[in-house]
Amino acid sequence: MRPTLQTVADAVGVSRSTVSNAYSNPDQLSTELRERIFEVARQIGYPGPNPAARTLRRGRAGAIGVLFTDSLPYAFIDPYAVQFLRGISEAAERYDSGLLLVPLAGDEKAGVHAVQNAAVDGFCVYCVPEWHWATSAIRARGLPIVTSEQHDSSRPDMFYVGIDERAAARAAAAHLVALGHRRVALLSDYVVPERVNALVTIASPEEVRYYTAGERLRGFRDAFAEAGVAWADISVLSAAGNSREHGARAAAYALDRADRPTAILAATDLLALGVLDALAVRGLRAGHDVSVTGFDDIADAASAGLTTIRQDPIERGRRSGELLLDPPDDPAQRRVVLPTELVVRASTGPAPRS
Amino acid sequence: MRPTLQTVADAVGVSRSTVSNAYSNPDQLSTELRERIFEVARQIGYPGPNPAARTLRRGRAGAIGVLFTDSLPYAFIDPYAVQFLRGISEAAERYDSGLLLVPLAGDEKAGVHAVQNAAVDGFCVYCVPEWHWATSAIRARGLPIVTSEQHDSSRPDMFYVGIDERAAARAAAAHLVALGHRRVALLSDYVVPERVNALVTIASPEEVRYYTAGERLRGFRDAFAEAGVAWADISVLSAAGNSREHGARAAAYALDRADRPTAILAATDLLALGVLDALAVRGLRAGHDVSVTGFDDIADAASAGLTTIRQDPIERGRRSGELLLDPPDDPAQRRVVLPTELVVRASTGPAPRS
DNA sequence: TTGAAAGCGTTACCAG
DNA sequence: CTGGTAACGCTTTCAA
Repeated sequence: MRPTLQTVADAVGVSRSTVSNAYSNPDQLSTELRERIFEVARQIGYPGPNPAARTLRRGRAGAIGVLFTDSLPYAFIDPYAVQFLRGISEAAERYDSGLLLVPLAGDEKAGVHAVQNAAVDGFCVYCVPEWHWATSAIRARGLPIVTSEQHDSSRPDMFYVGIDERAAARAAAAHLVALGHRRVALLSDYVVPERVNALVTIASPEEVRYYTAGERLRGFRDAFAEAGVAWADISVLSAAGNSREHGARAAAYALDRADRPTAILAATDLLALGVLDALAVRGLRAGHDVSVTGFDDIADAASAGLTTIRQDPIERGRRSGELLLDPPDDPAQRRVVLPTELVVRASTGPAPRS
Repeated sequence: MRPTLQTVADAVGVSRSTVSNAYSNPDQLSTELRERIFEVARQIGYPGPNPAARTLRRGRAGAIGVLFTDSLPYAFIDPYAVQFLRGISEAAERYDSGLLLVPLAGDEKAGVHAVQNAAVDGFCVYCVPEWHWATSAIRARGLPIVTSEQHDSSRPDMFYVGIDERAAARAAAAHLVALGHRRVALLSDYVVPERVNALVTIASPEEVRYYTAGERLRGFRDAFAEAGVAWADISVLSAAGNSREHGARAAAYALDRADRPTAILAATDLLALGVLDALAVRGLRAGHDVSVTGFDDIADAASAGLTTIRQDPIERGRRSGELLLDPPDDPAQRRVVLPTELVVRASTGPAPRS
């Protein structure tokens, strides 16, 4: 039989509570007794308090959950996600907390089960909109959530760490406007419900259901509208997923047309790098024949000479974790908006005169 | 008061077991009753079975633990570690299991506590030697471990997924031997107990306490010994950590000497890339003035033209996860040795005649 | 400083 | 298919 607290207590000749205190409240007993208890525990092979029992009794798990809309491995594929996790892990480590990555794979039923089964004290969600069933599943458990999406800000259990998506996107677009670009294409995933690489028609950015994609499109639109370019005259490309490959494939729908745009604004660096790949294949020069902007400023952006919007995913993760592990009393502090910055590199240049 | 199984049972007018079965053993009751139970649960706001209670009762956590000797954020800094985690996460997702990253930060006491507190069914450890206290802490809990290090193979609770470190390192060294290199330096972290960048003296690779570092040094030695180069004539560089920066700094101790080696063999790609940085700073040409080899074949190795040993971290992670989540009955299958391959690129070339 | 008692919320077993 | 009983292993009053 596996030894328990009781076994140790019996062997030492004290009560359960005393052994429990030895582990969890060292100042409640004499040092000698404590040492004696540990000594006996070692001899018997007692592994220390059972985590599940402890969590059950205490009502605290000592771990924070992390949730991705995409499959779990995506967390380690997208460089932005990796940095975000790195930030969370810094916070977790500081608060002696674990990090539980919860698989949302498969259908809704399996995902809800995964959320319900997670022994955690709260969730950091990544790219999970408020209307997503995962959000409801977490709320049903009464656990706090840190999100970077739009949400009902009156809820005391939802924290926010994000950036001004719209203003940041607008800055990228304004940069291109200043360079004289008027015939442009926007490229993003999650603009339409289907996961396809295609040229799509969207009445307005308002109809995009995903927050981040919608906001960035809105920001792009704002800047061009100000320059007199109507939304209807802007091409929108849908990417089937956030990867270089999808970016390259989706870009083809704009690059191979007669009225090729002079600039392509991508919603992420990964997609933008794909556009650069597509340009290279066609013998087109980035920043010359076609200008390209990204978003995030991941590590590869610099070496690729990509003009982009810089944000700090590590800081974002760190603040998210801190909010969850040490919630400030002041509601105003539960909303963190981080700065962004336009980084101009070689992938953008004056619009070619046609 | 928060609703529990009991609350729901009372409201529906059935027993606890029936409600429990509705969630965990759907085939134990009629579909209508099941639906009715869920309906009532939703109305009451019952969040589903409490994970801690379930784990306690079932004796299964539904998560696997991951442990790094280094700090938690390291998992997201080292590109090899990221890929390894990606592999584990693929396995976890397939088995509907979570992934708990356990912080080993700070001192031994805190680390042991973290291990004891982790609600998991087993551990994948990364760079944790068998003699490390973390190993004992896991064993004390009676949980299975997957390691990639040397270990007591008679233990039924230790699984192994790794590569033939020594043979792989030997292949890299043999390649340099064939190119005529005889005055060489080896570069690795964990060769001495201190975390320093320095030229160190090691009587033989056998005295290196860390398995991976030791094996790779042994492999290097083997190949050069065969070519008549004595261990005493080989410089050993210690890196304070596994990063480009440390690699570059440690390399300085060989590159700035009068009897500069014609080749540097690094124990990881990250260190090797640092060596390339150090060469560039000095105006030396890799593969010409000084040859460099790495180990792992991370993504950046290809673009840097680094000759290296390729191994597949994703596969390694995947197999590790599978072993833990679905242990084969046959003990022979609990030991997986994955293949490696020498990839020759531009960073190695014939030894310059001096 | 110690100990007795009362759960924490669930699931396994077994008889009906 | 249903329901009672008995754990699972611990922490937390509160009184001694």
